[in-house]
Amino acid sequence: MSNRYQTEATLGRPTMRHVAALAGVGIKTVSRVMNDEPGVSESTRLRVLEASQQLNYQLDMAAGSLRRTGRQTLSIGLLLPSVSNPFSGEIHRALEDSLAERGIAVFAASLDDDPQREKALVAAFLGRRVDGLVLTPIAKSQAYVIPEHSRDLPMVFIDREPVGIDADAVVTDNAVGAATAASHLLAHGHRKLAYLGDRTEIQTARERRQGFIEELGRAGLATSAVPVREGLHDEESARLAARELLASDDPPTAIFSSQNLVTFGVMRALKELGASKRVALVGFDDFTLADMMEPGITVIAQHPERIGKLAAERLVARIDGDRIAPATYIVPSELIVRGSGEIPPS
Amino acid sequence: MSNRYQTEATLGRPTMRHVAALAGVGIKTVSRVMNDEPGVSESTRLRVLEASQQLNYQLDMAAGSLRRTGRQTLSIGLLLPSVSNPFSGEIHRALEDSLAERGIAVFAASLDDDPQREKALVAAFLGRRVDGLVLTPIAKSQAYVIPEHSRDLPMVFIDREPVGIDADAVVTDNAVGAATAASHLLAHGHRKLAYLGDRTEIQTARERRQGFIEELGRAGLATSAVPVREGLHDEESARLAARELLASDDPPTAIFSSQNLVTFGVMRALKELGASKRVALVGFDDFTLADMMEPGITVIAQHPERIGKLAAERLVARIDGDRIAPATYIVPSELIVRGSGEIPPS
DNA sequence: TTGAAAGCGCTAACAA
DNA sequence: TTGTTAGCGCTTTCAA
Repeated sequence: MSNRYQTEATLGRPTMRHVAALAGVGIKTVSRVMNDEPGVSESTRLRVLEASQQLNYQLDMAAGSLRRTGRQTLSIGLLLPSVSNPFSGEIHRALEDSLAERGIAVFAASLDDDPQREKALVAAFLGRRVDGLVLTPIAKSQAYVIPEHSRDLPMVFIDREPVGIDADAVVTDNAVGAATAASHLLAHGHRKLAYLGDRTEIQTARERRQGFIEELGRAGLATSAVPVREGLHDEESARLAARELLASDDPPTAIFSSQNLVTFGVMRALKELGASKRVALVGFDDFTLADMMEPGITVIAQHPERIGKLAAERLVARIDGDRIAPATYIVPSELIVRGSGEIPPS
Repeated sequence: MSNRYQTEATLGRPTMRHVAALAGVGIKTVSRVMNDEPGVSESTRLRVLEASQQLNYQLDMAAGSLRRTGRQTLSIGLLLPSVSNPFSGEIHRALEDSLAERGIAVFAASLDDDPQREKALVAAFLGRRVDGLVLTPIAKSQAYVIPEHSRDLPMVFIDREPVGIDADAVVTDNAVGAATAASHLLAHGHRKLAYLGDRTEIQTARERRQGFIEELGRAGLATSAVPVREGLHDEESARLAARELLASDDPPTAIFSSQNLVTFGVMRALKELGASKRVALVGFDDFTLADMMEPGITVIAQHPERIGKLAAERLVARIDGDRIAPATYIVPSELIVRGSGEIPPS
């Protein structure tokens, strides 16, 4: 009876059988205790607990979820542009905070603008049987996850809406935010405005450009005459584009930049030309030390922490069986006035 | 014979048995194909592959690792101060890049300076049977992981050395970096220097203070007379401490700040007092836009990407069975000259 | 309140 | 080259 289970000390990780043997109970009783299930007398419970502590026993979640109804692994996959990107970091953090309450752990991975990687990483997550997916889509289409989505794998897209699949999404009001930037600059008297933006393959970049340009049109400006410089994906290309623009015959008196790195490039160009206090600038995306610049940089701030929190809420709702129709949730951006956007036209 | 396995379409996820049934082969043959094992004829392999694609089959890694020798899950746990902290983000990214080559996925979680959380998160990782752990220690002692470490769970500590356990660590040369800051300021003629630092419970903060002060002592300064303000954990407390220091009877002509947020607070105080170009400043940790400040901020830069890469290398070596004695690996910091640290004493 | 037996999806060991 | 059987550590089911 007592040597049903291996009793001697093991080098490997102890299992429930080891604990059961040490406590002198059946394996199912150990399972009940470890999972806080009812139906165990207090004295038995204590004996099991003591044995498990003595052996430093740790429940194997993976083995458990293999048999458990629902088969949840209490882990999700998160796909970000890059875990080293501060915007992504904020989203990640907000998600983590919301999911930690449920004991859900997060696999995080970086896409690096590589559509191939997107599919490979999703496959890697699926192979690990995640309970849900939070994805920043980058590939042309997300139709490849339709099979999983149909099998009810919870899925929330963030930052950009997915293409080719009808699923939940949480995004910033890019066009509205960009239009706010435009009307802010217009209100300060500018009539010669320029747009500097990221690559046009990026949906959010297109939305921001469109929102900006359309607002100028609504104000009666000839939108075809608005200088638009796109395809800027790093600081240096933005710096060069801004310099070129500012050196032209009819330079803009105000610039709107669609993204952090572009904003940095423009700031650098303005500084080099000694024009920081003469040319107005509004950037999309807030950043650390924006208020410490000279002048402070006026921005359209996104709220990554709200995006992350909302995405977590939607995901958890789906995990809990919510079957309402997929929807896109919009997180408003916010104009933060700091000086650079309030410079009048020269 | 043909109805050994369930053949009809299933709503749930398909298993190897479904693929085997569809391809008309045994389950082990499917296993061989999915794992790229030899001993399968090309024609069989193709049939299996086709069946698996048709069913959208995905290997269940967790189930596999339950039985597989070595029982690896191809996932590791990463504990960071916060995933939203840019320094942590860089480390995370470097780790991810190194581990992705091996198909290892990363569970990331944030500590938030909470020693309780450290233990809980490690337990959560262990319950998910990670193949290794990369940890930023924050609790007073890491002796609680000794059982796992003894069972050969690979483990690398980063940023700070662990206490109460002899394990691999990858850290910055904090004292040397701080001493470099001191000698740099001394070389520029300063004799009245001040130290503003983080909470003394943090090992790295203590090392930086010690390195800085000792270097001043080596140069013949009365170290007991050097103003030291510690316990600064955010921008605001640092700003106030700096203001107070600069308003004293005998204000310092140079300041060394031990950490990013402290540096920001000092920068703010200097700006408020119009002293940015009069008082020298060297900060520990590099940050975005440091070169865009007026003057640019001279820093002792850490190399998070190197820390992450080295940690990944050590972890993978341990996973592959490396048994050499645990050691601490030091990543040198680097002085980056930008202007604020080269201001002469007034 | 307790536990024995079956089986989750897979791989190891071995047989054909 | 292929397949069968056992069993990884756990939860479910059901009986005691």
